[in-house]
Amino acid sequence: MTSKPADRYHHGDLREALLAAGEAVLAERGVEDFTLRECARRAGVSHAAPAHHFGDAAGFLAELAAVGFDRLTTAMEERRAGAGPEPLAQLHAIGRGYIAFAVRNRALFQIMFRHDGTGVGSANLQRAGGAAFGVLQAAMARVLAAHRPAQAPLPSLALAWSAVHGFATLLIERQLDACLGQGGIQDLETDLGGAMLTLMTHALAAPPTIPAG
Amino acid sequence: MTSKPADRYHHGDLREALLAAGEAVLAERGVEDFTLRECARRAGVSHAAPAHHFGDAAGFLAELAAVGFDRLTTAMEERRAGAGPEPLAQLHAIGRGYIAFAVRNRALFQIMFRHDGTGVGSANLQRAGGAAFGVLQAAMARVLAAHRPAQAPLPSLALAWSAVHGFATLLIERQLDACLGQGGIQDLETDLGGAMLTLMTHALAAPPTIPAG
DNA sequence: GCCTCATCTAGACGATGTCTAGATGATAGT
DNA sequence: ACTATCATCTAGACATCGTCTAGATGAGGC
Repeated sequence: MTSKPADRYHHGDLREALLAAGEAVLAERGVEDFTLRECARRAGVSHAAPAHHFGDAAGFLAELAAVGFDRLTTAMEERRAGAGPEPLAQLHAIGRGYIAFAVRNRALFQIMFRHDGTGVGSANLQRAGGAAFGVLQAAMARVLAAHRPAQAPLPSLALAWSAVHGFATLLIERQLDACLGQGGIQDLETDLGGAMLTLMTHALAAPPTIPAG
Repeated sequence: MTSKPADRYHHGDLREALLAAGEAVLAERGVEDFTLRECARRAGVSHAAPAHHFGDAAGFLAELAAVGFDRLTTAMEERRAGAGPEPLAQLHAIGRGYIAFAVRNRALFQIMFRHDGTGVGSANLQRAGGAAFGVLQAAMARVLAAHRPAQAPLPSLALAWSAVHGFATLLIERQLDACLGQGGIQDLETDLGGAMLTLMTHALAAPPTIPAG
């Protein structure tokens, strides 16, 4: 897939080629069977070549995660742009984009939200993750400004993000198979995901009083 | 930690000893650095011993996940029992138990919801997972019976489970650090998690109409 | 045209998961 | 009590992995 420019000693654009190979390996083999050496093989370079560009495996995965966050940001923005002016509808659309991205990029989605343990990951990952978060945050700000200007944004943001992220996670980990129709994961456009999102967006526009806690 | 009974050739209860060792390794080293050989080392047996009891690494992790689900079920039931008779309060308490379990058993929680790819995992894992799901399902059934008897259970269940699971996941993956107070992950009893759960439980008792979709 | 240095290769090392053959001993049948 | 069976566990080998080191290559600045 990734073009290997003849057999020159210097690749020319090895970094990008490795990222592309990494994404392919991730999609085909999954996170468990992801391998640095396989990525190098696909890019047509030696097994130690990735180390020079990404340090180690964790650094490589961090850059792949950053690519994933950039894609997620784009996907969410596209859905939002096509959802009309109503803030609640835009938030709903963003949720759909988030879930659809997770389903279509399972392994990539998995590494995106995997905390390193070793610090905070690369600066690029932080930038990309922050940008994706910003889309959600801005959409929520518009919803609250239009429907509940007195509501503190953080709990609403936590609920929306958690619900969407949790649904996406449970979906790709096959935990919702028993709850889904026979269509399975594929027909997300009309099924459980939509109903869940509707219930959630409703919650954010309803009064915050609660019977008991 | 796990008692190694002298140096008898037959361990006597190697299966349980390996599970205990596995849980310890998981807690200390995390999922990434989890190793079959290290578990065998801690149990005082040869590196190939686990294979006879669990088949391969995936089988071992599946049994560990089953242990985790049993613990989660217990934790949720305990919280529910101490939350009084109101269904909504019980659901809220179950959510607290779910999140607290994830925080206190990060690595174990991570493998519990990791889909194998190779089939459905062990029968024991399916049993334990089903039992944990049953706690949530029953609590939701009581909430709907008391507050919204006409509401279809699946969307509400999906929202509640997704929100709780998503919040727990984002929390242990350090994605909510920017949203949390200076107390960080530890003070869950009064902070963002509680506010999010309140908003969620409220949504499940409110009318299901929604302005726009 | 030369020199510097980023880029990439080749090989080695320790560690891991899994396979195989064989050692051990608990247990059941007689 | 004796023995055979078979689950249990050991020891070693093998392919593969991530990472380290030394060295080869050649693009670009002077």
